[in-house]
Amino acid sequence: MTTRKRGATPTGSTAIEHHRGVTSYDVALRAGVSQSAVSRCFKPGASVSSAMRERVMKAATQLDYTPNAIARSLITRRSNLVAVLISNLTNLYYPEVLSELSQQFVRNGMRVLLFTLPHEADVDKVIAQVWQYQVDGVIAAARLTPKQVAEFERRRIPFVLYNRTLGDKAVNAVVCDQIAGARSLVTRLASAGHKRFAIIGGPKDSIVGQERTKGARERIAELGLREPIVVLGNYDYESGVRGLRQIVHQLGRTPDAIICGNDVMAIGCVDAARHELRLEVPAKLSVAGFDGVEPSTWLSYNLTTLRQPVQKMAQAAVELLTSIISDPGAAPEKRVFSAQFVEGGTSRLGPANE
Amino acid sequence: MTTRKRGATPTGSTAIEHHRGVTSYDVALRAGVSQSAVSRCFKPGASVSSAMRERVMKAATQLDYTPNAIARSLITRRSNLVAVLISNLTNLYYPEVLSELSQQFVRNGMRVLLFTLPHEADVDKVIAQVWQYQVDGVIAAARLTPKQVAEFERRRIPFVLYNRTLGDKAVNAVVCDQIAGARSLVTRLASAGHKRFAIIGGPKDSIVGQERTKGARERIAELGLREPIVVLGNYDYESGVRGLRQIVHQLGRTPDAIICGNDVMAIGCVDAARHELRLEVPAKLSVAGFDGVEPSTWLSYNLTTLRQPVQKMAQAAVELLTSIISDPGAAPEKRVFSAQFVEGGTSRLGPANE
DNA sequence: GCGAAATCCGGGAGCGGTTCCATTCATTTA
DNA sequence: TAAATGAATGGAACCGCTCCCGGATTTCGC
Repeated sequence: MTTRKRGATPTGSTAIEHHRGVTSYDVALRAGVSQSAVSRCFKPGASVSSAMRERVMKAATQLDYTPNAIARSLITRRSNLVAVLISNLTNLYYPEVLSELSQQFVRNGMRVLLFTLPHEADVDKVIAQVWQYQVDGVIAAARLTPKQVAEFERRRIPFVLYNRTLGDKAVNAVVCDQIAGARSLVTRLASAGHKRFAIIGGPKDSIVGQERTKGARERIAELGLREPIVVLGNYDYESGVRGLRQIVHQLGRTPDAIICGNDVMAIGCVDAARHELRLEVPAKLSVAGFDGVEPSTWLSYNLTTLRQPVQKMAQAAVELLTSIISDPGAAPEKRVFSAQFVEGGTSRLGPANE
Repeated sequence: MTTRKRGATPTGSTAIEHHRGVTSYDVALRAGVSQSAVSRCFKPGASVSSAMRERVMKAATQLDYTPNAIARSLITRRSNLVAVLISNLTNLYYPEVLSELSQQFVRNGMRVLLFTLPHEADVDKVIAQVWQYQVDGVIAAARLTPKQVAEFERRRIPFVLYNRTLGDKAVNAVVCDQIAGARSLVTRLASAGHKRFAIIGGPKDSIVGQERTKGARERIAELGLREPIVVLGNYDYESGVRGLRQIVHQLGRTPDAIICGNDVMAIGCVDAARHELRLEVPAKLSVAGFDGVEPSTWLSYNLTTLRQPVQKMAQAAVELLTSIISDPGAAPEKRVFSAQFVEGGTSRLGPANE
């Protein structure tokens, strides 16, 4: 449009102002001081007279000034942003983790940039975004390939793996001892007389799932029991339901105990047993899970499970990450937690001492 | 340190380099072009010769260059960041929402800055962070005071309310018609012969909860049924359990049907009925919830509920927000969805037609 | 009372990009 | 063939802030 037609009377409300945000310069102008003085006033511990601070703060509140974190981080090279990578939030366990992480980070003055990595989407492309936003650190609670993790190192971005490791490579990680947990579970079940075990494991690319299965198998073998049937699931309810069907089908009968790769599958398994197969749990079949998510405590289930200390682990992850950020030279550290055994009502158990 | 002591042989590996990220200037140097040319090459649709683009891209990949999104957003005044405010992720409904939102935003080239607002923490302080990071828009799926929402407007930050409104004030919002849902629920239950209703409502400051309760009460009154007992819960399992106890205690008997403010409370209510009171559900007591979260479909519950179209709503919220961002002058829009009735096994129901 | 130290403040150079503008050079048209 | 057109490129001014540095002012010791 080149010419204005009659009637186009420009009024304040008509004109779309670009609404430039108020800057430190505006505040300086109003307070009659230099821009750098304004900047100093917003920096804790700077050398500013109380008179100056007062004037500036007054002008700032009058103008509704808020420092621009983007501009700040450009020059300080600290964005106070951390990326949290999570595979899928529908896992029920991860929202708990995310919630804890988020709160802890906020408490430490950091902001969470959330990256969900859905079903094998183009992870690399998503991860590329992480660099672009100059995050100070990364918490990886998602399934990543070793190559992807190596990329963090190459870029020298502080990162902490949550619930996963890289073989025996030394990296910063917060984990829960899944193997020990799985072993103790088998021990308790075996001492109650269970002989035939079956396992509904996690998906192939889940490290946690592998370890849980591995620990259980090891202990079962040690005890001289028959090698368990193992079927794989996808950590969801349906996998538990289908897992039980498969096991019964393959075995031609029901096993004594089923160890599930997580609680949700265990819940599916219990439900399938009770409602599909009319099998009493735990009278005819014992079921146990992992994680200790909230629904596992519901009265209908009261699941036997190994509860992960989510809060402690999240806290450790945040602590670890912030310490690496402030001291990038430190040697990698792995913090190992142990799961807490929860004696639920879905399994007959032997005594606690091995 | 002014003088170098002997032995301080500076080698590449000894000196801790600040690891300045590689900048567009470095790329320009290597490619033998100007810095602005590099910038142009990374801007889609810019006027660049193919030879230039090739040279620059080669240098860029060699140096592992990634554009700095922080610097970019400083000058473009577009951060491509959206803030998502969520009250608590333990609600089970919200992780689903967040998951959808996150994926949708990523698909639209935006990044999610997550803000969890725990139990009445210092919300204002957290919200202040939203400005600082120059987010392009906000999705508010948290309990906010009208004053806090007004702050968004004053700052001219595009925002969309998720599942909440501001009375009759015109704001951008995506909601689900809770009142209609609650009414239809009562209708169906009443036509199956239920006379005495009770309600376990959401917390006082939950708008969704208020509407659900309101719709139910209205319809109950219209049908000339006795005014229902209403107790309030906190959207968690325990609230459902306690709610049932309270109702039975106050009423001196069990009601015919209990309408719960969300699924998790309904699940708690069902469990309490079955396991504490040994009451058959639905034979002796009908229970219904809201939301249609995943556990409501589990065989042990198979809950009667009003499922919210989370995916559609999230998609609408993202669409709405992006459209406001690109056209801030547009009139506020409210997109209303209706809940889908799920005939579960926790209630005896009448015919579908009113 | 005078010099030194301490304190406080303003000026200005960036941080790493985007984008306007002017310039250059190849191409088209009268 | 000269002028006009257009594409491609480099220069430079920013975006809003931090922080170093030097100057001005005050405080303090002796």
